[in-house]
Amino acid sequence: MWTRPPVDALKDWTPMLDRQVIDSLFPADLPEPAELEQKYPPRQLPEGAMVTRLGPSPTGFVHIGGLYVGMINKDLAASTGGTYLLRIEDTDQAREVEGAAEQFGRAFGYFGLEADEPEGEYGPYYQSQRETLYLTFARELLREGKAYLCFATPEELTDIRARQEASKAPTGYYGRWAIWRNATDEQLQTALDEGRPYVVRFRTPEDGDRRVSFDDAIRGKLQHEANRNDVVILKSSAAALRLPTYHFAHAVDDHLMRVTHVIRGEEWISSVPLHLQLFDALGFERVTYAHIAPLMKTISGGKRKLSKRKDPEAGVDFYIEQGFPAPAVQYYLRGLANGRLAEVPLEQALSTPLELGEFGVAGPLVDLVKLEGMSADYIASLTSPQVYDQVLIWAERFDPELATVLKAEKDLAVKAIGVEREGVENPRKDLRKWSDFGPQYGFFLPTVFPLIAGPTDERVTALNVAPEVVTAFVNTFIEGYQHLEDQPEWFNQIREAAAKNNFAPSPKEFKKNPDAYPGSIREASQLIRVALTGSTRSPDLHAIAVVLGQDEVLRRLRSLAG
RNA sequence: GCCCCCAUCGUCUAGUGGCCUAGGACGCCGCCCUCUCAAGGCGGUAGCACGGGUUCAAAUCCCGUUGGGGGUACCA
Repeated sequence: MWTRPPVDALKDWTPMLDRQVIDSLFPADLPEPAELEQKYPPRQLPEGAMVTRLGPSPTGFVHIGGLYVGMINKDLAASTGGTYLLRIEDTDQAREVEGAAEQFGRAFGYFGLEADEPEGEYGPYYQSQRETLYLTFARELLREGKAYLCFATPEELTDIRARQEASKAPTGYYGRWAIWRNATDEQLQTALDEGRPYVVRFRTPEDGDRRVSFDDAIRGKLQHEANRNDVVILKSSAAALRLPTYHFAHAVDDHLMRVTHVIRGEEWISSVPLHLQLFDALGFERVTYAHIAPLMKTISGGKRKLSKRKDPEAGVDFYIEQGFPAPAVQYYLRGLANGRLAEVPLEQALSTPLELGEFGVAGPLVDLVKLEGMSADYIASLTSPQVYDQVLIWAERFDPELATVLKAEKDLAVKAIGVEREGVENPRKDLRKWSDFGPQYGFFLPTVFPLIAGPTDERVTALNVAPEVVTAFVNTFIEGYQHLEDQPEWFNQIREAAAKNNFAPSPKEFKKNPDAYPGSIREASQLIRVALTGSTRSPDLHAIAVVLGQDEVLRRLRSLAG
């Protein structure tokens, strides 16, 4: 039975409830901390192994920054022989969104960020299922007087804040503003008897330093004002589930899961002093912190953090929908984390372990142009069948019509993708993402290609060649057409047909004397190009003709002739 | 308001007091090649945010200013 301390110890006296009263606030079968320490023992891991984690919130939106931090965590764990965990931080029931779990699965799966121990012994991995754990340690802190019950209402809290702002005092629940910190047993018991809802607050040590310094694995020594706030560690007793705040969950979870390195966004730096106090109060061994610079976006006149609401590229779904290959995105992100890797070939960049000490400390800009370039390089390194497979996978989800055609015309599609890709030294880089396939290669597929509707089709008239000349030229070409194997010989047919129809032999010649010709070999070639592809921009004409086959080539040419 | 983080070409960066007249990559611009585009080859543009110190010497160290980012919640 607890008794009041003698008078001379009063200045050290911490008001707290009788242990029995405290325990009655919690389930009777709650384990003791020691039992949990045993249940979740230190991991047996090689020297230097890092146990890391990502703690996403199920808000129905996976931020690219989350992917970035997750990738870093996973890489560090993997390269040191440690373990990477995924812990769903669902302690905010208000923000939770239906279907968020599948969203995670898709997003993290696409980029290979699955947890190393999805069903491991250190679970559960959803914070909403870890209530017992938080309660155990909250009760312990309460018993030791390191935490206390706070019955302040939201209105009182708002009022306190308003008064602090008015008097220019720092906002927060501390000192004379911490109205329940030194409440007497009687006050506490009365509130309890009245059934008023309460939260559990951390009793911030009074004897602590005014400033604290700590080591950050990326930034080195950091200094910060010590935390003075009696922050909430357990949310309202009125809720069905007694959930912890992020701070308390961080301490309890990362300790019990035996996480060694907490690698998270820079926005957490300000909370480290609190986290250190919490770890110390709980008697936990401190973890190593590393704070990652946030991903930014350029705006006119500066840069800002990527915003979920304003920037489509802030969400991971954007990259999946556009069809950016995962390795390309990983390559890009790794280059951002560690500039050295941005200048090294993809394969090497993906296999070189990240080093915390080499991380940049300034927030990098997400540069879509650069990503697209890297992605094009990556796709150019694949074989045609590989590209086909990936495009098909993408299309099945985002363009079912295209997927159907691709499946029906597999051989044609693979050959089309192979144009200027297979058997050449520098493969085309016209595919930056899977969604580029339709616009770039769709014309190869007869069922998709809209034929040119005669010489007055607007795709033709843009070339400024008189319709009757177009028809005459194309007919000449058709008449003598031979489906030749040899590229120069095949192309000569265009030259000859052009010459017969009085086209200038070179653009230069045409420019010198524009009234003497209907166009030059350039315009003539473009007519054939438009007939075959519908566009003035395409891969090599002969290569296209070979893939299309003689019949299809002639069909398209005839359609242009009108 | 208070506290914290950050600052080299447009972007990612190299740079740890003299090797810096600041290097590379991407982008951009130009030229070449050429039947278009893509690719490729060659060349070019462009930066130490500002102001004070310290020092024989500063992009590099210190202070300040400015700018950007973050925190200051029963959000994470």
